[in-house]
Amino acid sequence: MSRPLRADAQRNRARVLEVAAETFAAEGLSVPVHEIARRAGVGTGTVSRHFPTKEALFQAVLFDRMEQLVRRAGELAEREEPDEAFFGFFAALVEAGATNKGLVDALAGAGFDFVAAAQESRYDVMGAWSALLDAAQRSGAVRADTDMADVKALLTGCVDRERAAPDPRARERLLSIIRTGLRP
Amino acid sequence: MSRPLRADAQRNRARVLEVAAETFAAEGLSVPVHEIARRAGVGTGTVSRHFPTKEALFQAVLFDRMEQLVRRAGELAEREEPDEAFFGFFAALVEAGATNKGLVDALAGAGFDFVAAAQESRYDVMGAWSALLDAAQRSGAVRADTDMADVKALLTGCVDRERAAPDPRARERLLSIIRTGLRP
DNA sequence: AATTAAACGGGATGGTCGTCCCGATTCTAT
DNA sequence: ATAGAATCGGGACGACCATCCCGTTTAATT
Repeated sequence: MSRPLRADAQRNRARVLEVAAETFAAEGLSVPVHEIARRAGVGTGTVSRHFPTKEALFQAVLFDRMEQLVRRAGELAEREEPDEAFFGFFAALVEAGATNKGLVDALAGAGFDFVAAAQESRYDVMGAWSALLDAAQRSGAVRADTDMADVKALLTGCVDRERAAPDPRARERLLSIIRTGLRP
Repeated sequence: MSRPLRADAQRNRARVLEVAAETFAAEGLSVPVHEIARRAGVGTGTVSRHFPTKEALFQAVLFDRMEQLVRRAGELAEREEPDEAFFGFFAALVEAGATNKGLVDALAGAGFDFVAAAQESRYDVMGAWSALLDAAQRSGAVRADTDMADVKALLTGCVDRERAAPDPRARERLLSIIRTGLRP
């Protein structure tokens, strides 16, 4: 065990994390680390001390968001009917993807291999969603011959659509197309 | 008008173009120009003389493929029923995307702005497809309240799916989901 | 065969970015 | 208040890559 961080170090770490989250969400993984340091008002050394590599920084940001999503999936699973839970989470993921370019980049594999890192169940978004899909299929709300790969493909499309030109009505329409297509 | 290229220059140009097509298709836009030169067995100077920038090289490769696709759309339009023509072209685009990472990168906007360059009708893949969509909607095969953005989103998903793990049966299944969803 | 202009190769150049390092600074415990 | 250690800032370094340049080679023409 290491001693606690010094007060200023804690402040800086938190600030870097916050700025990194905003920046990755807005501009994706391609933003330079120097730029994040600049926006956070710290030197690049400070960033790289707290987060030895860019991947580590991104992972710290990403896992936070993924944890929230897994929690959301759990809530939906116990509060809603299987049909509502599954498609509700679908919509939540579209939302998350639309407002978080870093997440999309990671999903698209443009950068780091975040999938391997997400073994722990508390970060396993796709695992949680898979459970919702299972329940929806057992309840007869979704055709039985689909799998997560299909569903992920449809999600990818929606996210791209939403990023290109956010439009609530278009989103609803696309979701309704997908709901219809996935029904038995 | 300039005089014709010297014989060796013509050979080299053709060879570079061929190697670039293969390489971009297999590995996407991120492959270095030096690497393409190396594989073609020429110096980097030779590549950059024929194609002043990487974008120019990629565009030369890409437009070739796009022209083929537009021709294909035309054939489908006159030979098939509107329903078959539209979904047949959908399948052709999935196929093209699955075997051509460069095309996908370009569509995803990861690189150059190829859309602006594709004003000429002979390269306007989306325009040609849009005509097929129109016809399919008029014939009642596709619900009337969708547009190219929806359809493009669904395509994006299929292409990603196919690139991740090519599987003819999965492709069929996903296409059938989408067909069902798009019906009125 | 000799001439000359076109084309070639690949090293040089300039720019970007991630990571590391070190002298200067600031916090904390006494 | 002061020593000592933790932390900071931002420049240095190295890797990578697109583009340009120039001495050398080769094709076309007579």
